[in-house]
Amino acid sequence: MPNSTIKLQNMRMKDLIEKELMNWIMDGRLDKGQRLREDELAEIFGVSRIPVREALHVLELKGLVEVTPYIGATVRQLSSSEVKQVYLMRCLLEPLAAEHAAELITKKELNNLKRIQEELECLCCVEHNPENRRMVYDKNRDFHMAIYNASKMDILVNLINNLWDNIAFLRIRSAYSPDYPEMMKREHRDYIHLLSVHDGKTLSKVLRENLEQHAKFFQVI
Amino acid sequence: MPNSTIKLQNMRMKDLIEKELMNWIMDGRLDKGQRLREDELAEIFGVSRIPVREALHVLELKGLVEVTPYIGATVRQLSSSEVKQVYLMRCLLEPLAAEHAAELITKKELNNLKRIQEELECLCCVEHNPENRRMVYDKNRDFHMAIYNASKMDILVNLINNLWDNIAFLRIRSAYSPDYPEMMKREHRDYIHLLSVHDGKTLSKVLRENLEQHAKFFQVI
DNA sequence: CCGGATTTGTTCGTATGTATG
DNA sequence: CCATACATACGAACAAATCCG
Repeated sequence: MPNSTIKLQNMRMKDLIEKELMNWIMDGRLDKGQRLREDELAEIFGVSRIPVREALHVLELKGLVEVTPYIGATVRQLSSSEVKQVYLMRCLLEPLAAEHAAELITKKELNNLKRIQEELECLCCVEHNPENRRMVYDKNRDFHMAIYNASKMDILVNLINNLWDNIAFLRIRSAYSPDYPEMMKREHRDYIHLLSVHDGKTLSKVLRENLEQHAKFFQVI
Repeated sequence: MPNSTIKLQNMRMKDLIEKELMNWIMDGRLDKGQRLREDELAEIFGVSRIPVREALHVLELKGLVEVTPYIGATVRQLSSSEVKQVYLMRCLLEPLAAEHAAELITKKELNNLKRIQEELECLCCVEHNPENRRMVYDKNRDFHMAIYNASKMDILVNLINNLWDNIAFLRIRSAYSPDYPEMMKREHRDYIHLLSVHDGKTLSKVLRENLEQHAKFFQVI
């Protein structure tokens, strides 16, 4: 009898359900305002209501679900004003993490970053279709988080992750411009270069400028 | 039969327990590393484990409690490196909120702010003792949040609130320098003036400088 | 390496609050 | 305004995982 391929140690139903619901929200299977009933989800996942309930409450605190006591839970997606706020925060926080990362990044972390970038470029070579769009999103996110994690500022990185979660639905669904992959590739190679020469000041400046550009793009949608 | 003095509408046990535990952590009744067992707390509060459990999970996401699956929950207090991170984030985020607040603040909100400041100065008149230290903290926090709320940037304000929660234990317990009340009074009057003339740029600059000062103070402790 | 004690994770049943007729 | 329907909030018991001897 073979063992399970996936190590479920310390993985509670609650966590699995949370991740699954997040996927559903991100890829559009659940739309804004969609009602999330505990019973219904419990039946779908084949568990009782409690782990569903806990997952919903976690997602509420993360800003992806709105829970009203005794009424119920609905999918929450940020309004355009709220998305703007998230971008303003990202423009301040991500350059901060990147600046520290440039000081502290190790050879090993830099190599890991280069490996992620190679994988990302592979994904971008093939045509952009809905199937690999999610993979590009995930890999791009890995790339950015690999930079921020090098700052060793765990609290800050955790917060940045939350901000990304909040706008994930937007970034995965919105149409990429045709030159998006090329632009991303150029930006990322800049980041890698600036990190390798430990130029935190320039990195933080470039990153902020790029983020401001991206923010503008999402504002017109 | 008289009605309850406190309106408990939409106030779940979970929320009450969460607030109470936060108070315990803030005023030092619970120390770092203190074990928080669900059934023990359930007995203390006279409820079942479920609301206690949910409160603990909320506090985990807010950064005040550490929960390890199948092991348990302990009180978490930020290390000095983590406190530093929080101050770096506050130095970026609070000036941002304040700048927008200066543009958008209404006469009514400004009057409310002045009223809070009067109450705060009253509290500061009497000698600083442990009993009113907490009240001074709360009122000062009300003052700052009244400013940030005027920005109407709810996501940002919520995040700032979380940051304050994370370092509350430090600010309430640490010794005030004798001239702290006078310094705070001066700073606050500056803020009120700059808000009333809608000078967001200067406000954000002054606020950041003050925050950097405060950060230095807590770093030596 | 294994078994008991302990604590959390989950299930199911009941109570309570909300909204609609 | 009250009754009913519905979904969540809570309580008690069982199952699973961890730790220690």
